[in-house]
Amino acid sequence: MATAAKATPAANGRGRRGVRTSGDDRERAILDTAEGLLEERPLSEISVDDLAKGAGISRPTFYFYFPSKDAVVLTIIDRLVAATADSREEALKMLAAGEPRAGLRQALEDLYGAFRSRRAVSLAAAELRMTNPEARELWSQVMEGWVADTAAVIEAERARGAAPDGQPARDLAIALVQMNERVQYAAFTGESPSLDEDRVLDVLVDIWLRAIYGTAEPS
Amino acid sequence: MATAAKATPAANGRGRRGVRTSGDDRERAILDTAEGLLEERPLSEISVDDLAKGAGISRPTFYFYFPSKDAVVLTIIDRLVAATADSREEALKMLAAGEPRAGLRQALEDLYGAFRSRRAVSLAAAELRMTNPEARELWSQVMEGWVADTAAVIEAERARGAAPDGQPARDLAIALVQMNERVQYAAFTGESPSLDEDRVLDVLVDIWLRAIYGTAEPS
DNA sequence: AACTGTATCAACACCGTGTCGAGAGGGTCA
DNA sequence: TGACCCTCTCGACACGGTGTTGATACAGTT
Repeated sequence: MATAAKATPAANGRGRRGVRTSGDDRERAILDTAEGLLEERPLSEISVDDLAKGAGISRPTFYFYFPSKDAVVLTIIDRLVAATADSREEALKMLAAGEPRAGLRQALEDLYGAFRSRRAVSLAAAELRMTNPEARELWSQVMEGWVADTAAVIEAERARGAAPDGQPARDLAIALVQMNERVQYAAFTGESPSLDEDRVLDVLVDIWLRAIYGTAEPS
Repeated sequence: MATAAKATPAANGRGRRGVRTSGDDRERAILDTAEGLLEERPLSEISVDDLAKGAGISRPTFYFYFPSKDAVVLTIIDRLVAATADSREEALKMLAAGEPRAGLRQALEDLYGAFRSRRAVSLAAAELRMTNPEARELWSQVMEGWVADTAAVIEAERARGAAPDGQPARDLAIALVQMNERVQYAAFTGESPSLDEDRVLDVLVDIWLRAIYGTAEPS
């Protein structure tokens, strides 16, 4: 479920440059501090100084490890994204074989769960996307992944005659995936109106089934 | 289409306090400057000084007219919201009588058009929502309005036997309205993946119809 | 012992926000 | 006329955040 995020130890270009010495703990401390603080307040209310203090270093020293606050959060998001990529592939494979309703529910549940379990980070990603092009790009890739997979499933179901024709598969996929993003985001923040966290999946699954198969009880 | 936004001249609490003197032009100049700048860059890259300069005043003088940059944008959003509220009521009334597909399309089109025609302001609203509770609250009210109206329509269609039962009408309405918000936002920014601006309505209408009636061609 | 790279931080320059206090100019009323 | 008040204006300031610079300490080499 979370077996990625160790292929390239820390040479992802976001953190410090090469070499592998003690001060790795600092890097981790900064990352951990950031995740911790995000649990209690939005990214915009967290300063570089907060992160430095939390990691037990001074503000200038923070800049030795990361070029900015955004870079820290991007690193954290990277990991979440890597973890969800696993879920996605696995889940949609399961869908492809028989049982549309159960398969789809499982697929959406895995994704929902992945983000819900790191809710603070998910919300930070949404916040950062507003002001940071790199975050926008990263999120784009995530969305593109789901859309492509979803469109492929829709086309497969149409090809085997299980789903009727209609709007282009990719267009449908875009709207459905974006719906999920927004509905889940709203449920996480608890804004109003929003769906109860334990109603989210029921509602989304029904809409997906109807949008793809034309009925909530496909064969 | 845009006949509201003149009921309470300027006593909306956001701008300057009471009285009606010459310096109204300044207030308008600030508002106009803000709208203009929002056409070319995001809210986060516009400073109070930019607004002041644009309106031909100094930064401290700006604060005579508005308590903050956010307040300016909130005033602008207020007006957009008032304008769309008109559209919404009118459009959904039309839907209630016969012709689901045509009615729904008209309703969604009016809303889509209202925001598309003020795209810069719509995007600024989304941005401000991330950091400003007042903006969040205002947007909540907008969403709540659509959700309530949509849920009412769904219930009416179910009552007259035109739509099958399924998920609670309000839950369905929430998901659909939030889908629209997200899909439209993506189309406005042109992020990827996103729907082509002239494909948005086709796709959304189909999903709404299938979600509500279980078919893309209701009676 | 001199050298090199890692790690640290005080002090600084810079920018954006919001406030304070000192006016300038117009209207009004004694 | 002049005293008064209200609207409107802005220079100068205090503050808080960001990112950089330069000095320094410390740990291995060699």
